[in-house]
Amino acid sequence: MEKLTVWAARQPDAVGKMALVRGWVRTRRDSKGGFSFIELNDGSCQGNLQIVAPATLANYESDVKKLGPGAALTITGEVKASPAKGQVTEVHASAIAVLGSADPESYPLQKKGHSFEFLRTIAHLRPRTNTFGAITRLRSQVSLTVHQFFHEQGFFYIHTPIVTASDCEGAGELFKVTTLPLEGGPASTSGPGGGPDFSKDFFGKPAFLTVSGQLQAEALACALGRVYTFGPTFRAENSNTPRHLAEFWMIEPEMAFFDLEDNMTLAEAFIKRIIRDALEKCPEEMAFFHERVDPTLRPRLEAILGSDFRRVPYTEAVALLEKSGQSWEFPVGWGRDLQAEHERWLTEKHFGGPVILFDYPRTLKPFYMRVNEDGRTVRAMDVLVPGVGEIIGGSQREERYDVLAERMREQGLDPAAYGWYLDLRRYGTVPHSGFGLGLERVLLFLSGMANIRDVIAFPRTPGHAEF
RNA sequence: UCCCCGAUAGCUCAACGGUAGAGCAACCGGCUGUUAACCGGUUUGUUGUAGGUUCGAAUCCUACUCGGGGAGCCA
Repeated sequence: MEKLTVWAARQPDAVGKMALVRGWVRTRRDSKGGFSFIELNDGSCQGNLQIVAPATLANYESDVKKLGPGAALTITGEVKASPAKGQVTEVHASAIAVLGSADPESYPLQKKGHSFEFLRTIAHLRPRTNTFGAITRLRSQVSLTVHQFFHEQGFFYIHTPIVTASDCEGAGELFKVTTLPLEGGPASTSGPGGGPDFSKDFFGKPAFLTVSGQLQAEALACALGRVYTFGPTFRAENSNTPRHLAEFWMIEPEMAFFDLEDNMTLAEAFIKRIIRDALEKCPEEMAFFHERVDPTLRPRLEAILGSDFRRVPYTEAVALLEKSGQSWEFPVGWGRDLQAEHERWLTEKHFGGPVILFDYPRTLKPFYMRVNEDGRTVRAMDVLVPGVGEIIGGSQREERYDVLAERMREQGLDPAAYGWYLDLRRYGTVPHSGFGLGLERVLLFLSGMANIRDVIAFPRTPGHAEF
């Protein structure tokens, strides 16, 4: 007797084995020919295992005939080649035990499809659906690829803090972290101006959930060469869109001795590797997304694999937009930020493929991006892909102490508050670069799913921290 | 946060000023190596909440709540 996953029992070489399989019922079809068919899924793969349950089972009438979606079973039987189309193997059950029943009157998941909006209200049960099983397995594969890709390139996986006291990057609103009482306690009003007295707080100063591990990653890159973070990130921005989460997972590589061109080359190789691995390692999941979610998915991904990412300076992109003849909702002009409509036009209409825009006006970008020789632009880059828009943002970092301090002042920041960060430029400074990408954005792009709340198991968005 | 759209049976929707219906699910039965099985029958509602207009409101008006799309911010 061998314990087999559904995946293992579906393989042709499982035929002939006596097996023990466990899983949850997807559907049951009865045949008066003297048996029932049960579709069993245990999450190990996209497909179900067909169980043939003969009426001679002792509990056929009492248990098997009552099985509905969601019931958990243990089945012993022989794996045989299936005589019918639809599956290679099937298990002829000699015994079926119900581990946990699921009352069909109240179990919310049915055989038919459900809207994603409805499934979000039962996020604890939606992992049992085809779509969320596929997303979850794909998410796992992408995570594995991230680690493999960077390790093959000599990177070290580092862990930057979740709690940070540096309110520094202007990367959106931060969540406060405090042990001070919300009201009533003396420490909540005894600070300067009648506000909280943070000297009495846990960290002795205001603290927040991180919005990026970049600054700390720079410190480690300036010692270990190539590093990357991959962890949760928090934004308290009141963004209600299908592309934003309050808690998401971000991947941030940071490389010493990389200039912006090296950075672009790495970003392009990284994106392509993620696509290639998804297609090779998750073929059933990707086929499912192509068939059920987005019929343009496969050609779009394959086109990206086969293309060279166009590298276009911001200044040139603005000129293209200005003479495009399009009517824009938002104005186009040098010094203005590119809007989503502009980015989409560039990557989808004009170039028809991935585009890396770079050298943006210094006024549009944060203090840490390296100022170009022209003095007007900085070494920033955004990778745009069809269907999604911006998927990666990165830059070469400003390694010159004086320029960096000046840029801080220019943006209203006090260099004294960034002593440790400036130290990286004071002692042994080197050119370095990095970028960031959100895991959930990557999953949207890979799966063709439309809403970011459907590519993470338990999404956190404004007003929502259920489950 | 702003602009649109929506909320009716467990799910997806119809009824568009005259008193709520279909498909699916569920339940009962039939049939079949079936595979989103099929065929017949049965059950299911404070029409999101609170007000208002009206002889009469699911339907019109107001507010709120929730959901979706777009925008901003961004990853």
